Amino acid sequence: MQNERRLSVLRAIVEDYVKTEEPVGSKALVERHGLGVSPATVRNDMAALEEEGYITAPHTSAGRVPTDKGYRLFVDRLTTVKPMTAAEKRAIAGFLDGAVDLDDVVTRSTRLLSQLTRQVAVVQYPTLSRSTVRHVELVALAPTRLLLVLILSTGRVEQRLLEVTEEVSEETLAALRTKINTAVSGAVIAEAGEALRTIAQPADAPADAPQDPLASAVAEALIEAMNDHRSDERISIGGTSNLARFGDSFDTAVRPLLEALEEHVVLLKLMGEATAGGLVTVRIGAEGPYQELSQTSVVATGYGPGDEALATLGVVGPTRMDYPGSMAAVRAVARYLSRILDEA
Amino acid sequence: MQNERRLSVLRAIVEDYVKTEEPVGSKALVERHGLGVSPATVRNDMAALEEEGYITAPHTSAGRVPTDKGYRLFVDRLTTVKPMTAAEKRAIAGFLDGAVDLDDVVTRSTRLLSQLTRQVAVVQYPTLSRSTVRHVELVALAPTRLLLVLILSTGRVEQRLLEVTEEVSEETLAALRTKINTAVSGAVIAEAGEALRTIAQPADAPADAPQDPLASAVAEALIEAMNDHRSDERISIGGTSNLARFGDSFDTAVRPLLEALEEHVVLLKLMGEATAGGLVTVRIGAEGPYQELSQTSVVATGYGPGDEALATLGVVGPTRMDYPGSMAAVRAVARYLSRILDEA
DNA sequence: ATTGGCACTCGCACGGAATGAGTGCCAAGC
DNA sequence: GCTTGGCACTCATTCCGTGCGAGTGCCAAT
Repeated sequence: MQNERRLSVLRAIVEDYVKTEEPVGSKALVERHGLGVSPATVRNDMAALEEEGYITAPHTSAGRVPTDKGYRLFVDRLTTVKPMTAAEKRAIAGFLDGAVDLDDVVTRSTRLLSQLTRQVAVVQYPTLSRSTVRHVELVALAPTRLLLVLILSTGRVEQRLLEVTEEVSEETLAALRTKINTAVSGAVIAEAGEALRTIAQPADAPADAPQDPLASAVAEALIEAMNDHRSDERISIGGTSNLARFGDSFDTAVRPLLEALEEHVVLLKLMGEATAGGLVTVRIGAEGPYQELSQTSVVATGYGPGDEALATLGVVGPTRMDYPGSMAAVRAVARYLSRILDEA
Repeated sequence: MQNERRLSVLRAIVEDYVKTEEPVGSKALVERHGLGVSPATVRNDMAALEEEGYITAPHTSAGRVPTDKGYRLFVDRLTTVKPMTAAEKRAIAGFLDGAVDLDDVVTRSTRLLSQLTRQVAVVQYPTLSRSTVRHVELVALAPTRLLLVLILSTGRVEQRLLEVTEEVSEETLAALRTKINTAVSGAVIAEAGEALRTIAQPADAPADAPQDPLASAVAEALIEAMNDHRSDERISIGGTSNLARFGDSFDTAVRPLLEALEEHVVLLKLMGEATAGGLVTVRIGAEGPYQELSQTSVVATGYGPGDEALATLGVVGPTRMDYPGSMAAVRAVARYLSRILDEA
């Protein structure tokens, strides 16, 4: 048995189906693709493929449609990620280079990705957890009201308002600012918390020493800001209007997806763990954790400075999507995005 | 002619149609609403209303549907905005009070509004232009790289990265920081620019004096940040999945709307000028500036501290929407939001 | 193993008839 | 002069029944 040809047939079916959105029959297949065999032969192969669960016929007298398993095989073994053309690369670079700050970078990436793939694009903001503290700024907005600004290595800026009970002099504040910055500058988030606690209650002080209320309040707020996982969930979404091309199956496919897009927690879970090193994850239909989304696939990858995956980015769309194209686009955007974060 | 009753009939038609999403006939009308007259009478009224363009029949043997003009009359004259119930008020307050910063307030408002109205909610971030400068912070990230942080009275924080050609000492920076803050603290954006320019090139200095390159670069960047209208366009969108209830007319209604939601500029224009003082604007179908959106209506209002409309917020949905409910919700959320900004 | 031939299966598009909600109009009633 | 019951009429929608054709599965031949 020519296993080789069977795979070609599967590949051809996937490609045709993605393009035409219609079940593909044996005759059309041999015409469109240059398989040098007759329809009958292809039919035999198709029967075998169906037997093994890679394709299925929506009804007796229709062509075949790939199953999730079929897409899976296609993605795993039949795909050579086509690199972006030079023109596309230039477009990406030009599009992202104009960004003025982190927010803008993320927004532009989202838009870019959705345009490249004509799918819904999702870009997670760089996560706090592994980033390092670059600077902490304390600003007295009013005598008893402080603004804490936390600047991280990713360029992210977190802010917190803090009411204190007693008035704070500018000198006290300056001293505290210096102390804090000395302690936490350059530290990764996780360790910074430790250092902050020490400031609030120095280890060498007698255990019953009066705690410095200002320092501990500030430390508390900063630690909270660092641990605030709410901000880990910040996400940018774009290209929703591409869902319009779903056309059929509005209720079973589009609605659940729109709902998922609103639930950022769900969405993040859907995107999965960020993978580093240019690896692109593909999750096909029911492979995902939500059965309502059994008709949608996710193509995602991690990104971040220095090959470290700080956050995830990808596209979400129908299982019937252009996987090679999406994978290439996702990889390319992640790459440029990482490079930009490197520079920053 | 009982003009009074005719209006009741129109009101009844609108209410029924909004609820059932189906053309409403004379018989159903008299049954559902307690009009004390016979279907035949109602039919006469309907004929008159159709003559005047308030309602229309999709086809001969169907019921009537309100026209844009009909909705307009309904909104203008037949609506008494029902106040929120105490429970709803508590829910709103509870929902918004937990917010930690401006971003969070806006996000929560969006979600709240979309849940209350079951429509797509749009909330614009408070605009820069009328707000005042609270504080400017300069941080040296590296010897030749500065981070400028601009803190505004609305709680908004703008940041800019700035590369300078010469190394900057901590003292120089501190001096500049003090000078800038003295000059611009409390100033409204428009005036702050003037003050900054003076710092870069003092008026009392000889005209040919060497300009301070650091000061002028910083001033330049700050002015740019203040004038940056890109940030005026920041918008939060929520409740897109409510579009699923559009059901029919996907291509003519949902797709254009999804596209508009991606184009923030378009969206802002659609929302229109922010109206102050609790006034809610209703824009029905083709009244808006985009003909693709002839099937969508906008219910919006301005909000901001102290009855000053800094930004817009509202809902977008099908012309066939619950106007009284939406108006009440929009007004209530705007009110709470303004109050929160007042406090901050 | 491949191929041409052939009978068979169904989904779908098309057409006509039945259905029924809703209308417009008219003549009678209050 | 409104209002109302009656009645004929319209027309979108639904339901069948039919024919068509794409596509299949199997078989015998190569």
